Amino acid sequence: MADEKLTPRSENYSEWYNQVIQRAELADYAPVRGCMVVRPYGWALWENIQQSLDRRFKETGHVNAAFPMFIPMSFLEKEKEHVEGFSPELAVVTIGGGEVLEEPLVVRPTSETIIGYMYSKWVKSYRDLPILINQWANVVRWEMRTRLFLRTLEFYWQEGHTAHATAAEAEEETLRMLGIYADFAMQDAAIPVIPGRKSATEKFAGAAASYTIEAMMGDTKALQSGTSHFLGQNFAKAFDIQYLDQNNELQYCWTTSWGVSTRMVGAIIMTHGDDQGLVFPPRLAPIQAVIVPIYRNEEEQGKVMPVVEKIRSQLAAFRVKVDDRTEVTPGFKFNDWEMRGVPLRIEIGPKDVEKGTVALARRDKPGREGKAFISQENIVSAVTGLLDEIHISLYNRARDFRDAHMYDPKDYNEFQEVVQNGWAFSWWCGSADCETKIKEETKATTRCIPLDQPGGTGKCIYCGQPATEKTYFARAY
RNA sequence: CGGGGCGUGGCUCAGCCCGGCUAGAGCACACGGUUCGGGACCGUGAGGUCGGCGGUUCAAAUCCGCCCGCCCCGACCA
Repeated sequence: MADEKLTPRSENYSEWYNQVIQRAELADYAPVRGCMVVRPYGWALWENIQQSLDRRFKETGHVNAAFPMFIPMSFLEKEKEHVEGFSPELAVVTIGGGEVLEEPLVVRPTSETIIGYMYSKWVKSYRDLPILINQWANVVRWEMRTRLFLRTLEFYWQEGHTAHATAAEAEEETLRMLGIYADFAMQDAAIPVIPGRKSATEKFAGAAASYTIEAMMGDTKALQSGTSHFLGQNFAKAFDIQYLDQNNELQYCWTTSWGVSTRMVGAIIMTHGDDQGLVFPPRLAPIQAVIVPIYRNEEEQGKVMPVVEKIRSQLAAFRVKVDDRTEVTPGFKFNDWEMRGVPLRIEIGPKDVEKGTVALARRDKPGREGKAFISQENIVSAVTGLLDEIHISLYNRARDFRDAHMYDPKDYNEFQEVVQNGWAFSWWCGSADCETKIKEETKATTRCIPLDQPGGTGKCIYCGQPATEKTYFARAY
């Protein structure tokens, strides 16, 4: 049950974030530091995210499987960069069944190694390729500083792992999945994202190249919302994933991996939320429309409820909830469901019964502006149309916000200023040195080198050396 | 791991500096009644080893020591 006002976003963004998650019952803190309990309402959102992504994976030929959570420590050590990147944040099991284990088991931080091991057993011939497997799983990374959904010790995600005969095929797969993530973000989550390549320092430990979709949150900070990695032959060589080609010659595979996590829930909260609470994108919202019946006595209740039932059954194609609680007032329910981000509210009271109407209120527009009375006969088309409209308006609002905080600073002085409350899109020479200094001096990191380049050349925003690509810089989560 | 804050009914906190009878408030919860188209109200009630351990004292939520935990801000990260 919600109590009174949230901390406004403008006053304290992270406080707002924590409060809205707990009050809307998306998640709660677990008894273990850095761990969260995903509550039913939060999990329902995640399930819708899962379905949207899973459908796209299946459409592109992928199949699901499940690999073990425990990975022999020695597996991690087979890929040098990989183990260096992950060792600081590993959880390791050293005792099992009361006995000290001969070899410690790592709780998977990601599954490239164990899947690589299995692929080496499964792949013999070019005829076995490609392998296109995804798994929905939990993983553990022992983070210092945690935030609900954004960074927890344990999180849920999907990780796709594919093996291919050629580099070109694997690169194509990497970009195909990046495209699927971008499509999902825009079409279902109503989040505008920028697809691009990660810099060498930001890329996945063990990858040849990493790609990302980057989104701007409501406080202008960037959130990496999905990643897709071209792993080259790094893991194929470490795990001996080889096949015989048409010429009977032994070749190493080319592999990829790609993932989206429960962090996406954080992205949705921070992209669309407002001072009233959550605003869920209609295509992912666990409840797309809530019906609030309004009556003062049993007589009115007797007239209102049949209409509520009628409307509910007409809207069977949507995720609809009837809030029939008697212990709280309609006014309370309005605020409660707004806080929980439900895109549409349908009010049905005695006056509506009389006139054959319902009141329809949209979450993305506050107060009277978003409220309209429509005929009961038109309810299905009205809801269908409004949900689409809300999706579009949420997307546009987020895109406009992002564009309003996007800068192309003329020099480094201006750069330092704009990244305090926005992103900079600047030429960068590509040297890790400039990247590090910029980070030290401004806290802004390279977010991605967008696939979509303006063309031409320029001078590095930091050192002035010739640069061939423009890069997004921002403070990030 | 550094800096800051905090542990008192389910939640938010007061009380602690300056020890003293039975530990308080608001919200939430239960019951009854009046309410109900933008966060209702009245009444009654239930609920607490004051984070843990040890010490000082006639007496500790309060003073002292140690430990544990959480949140926030930084260095690392889906």
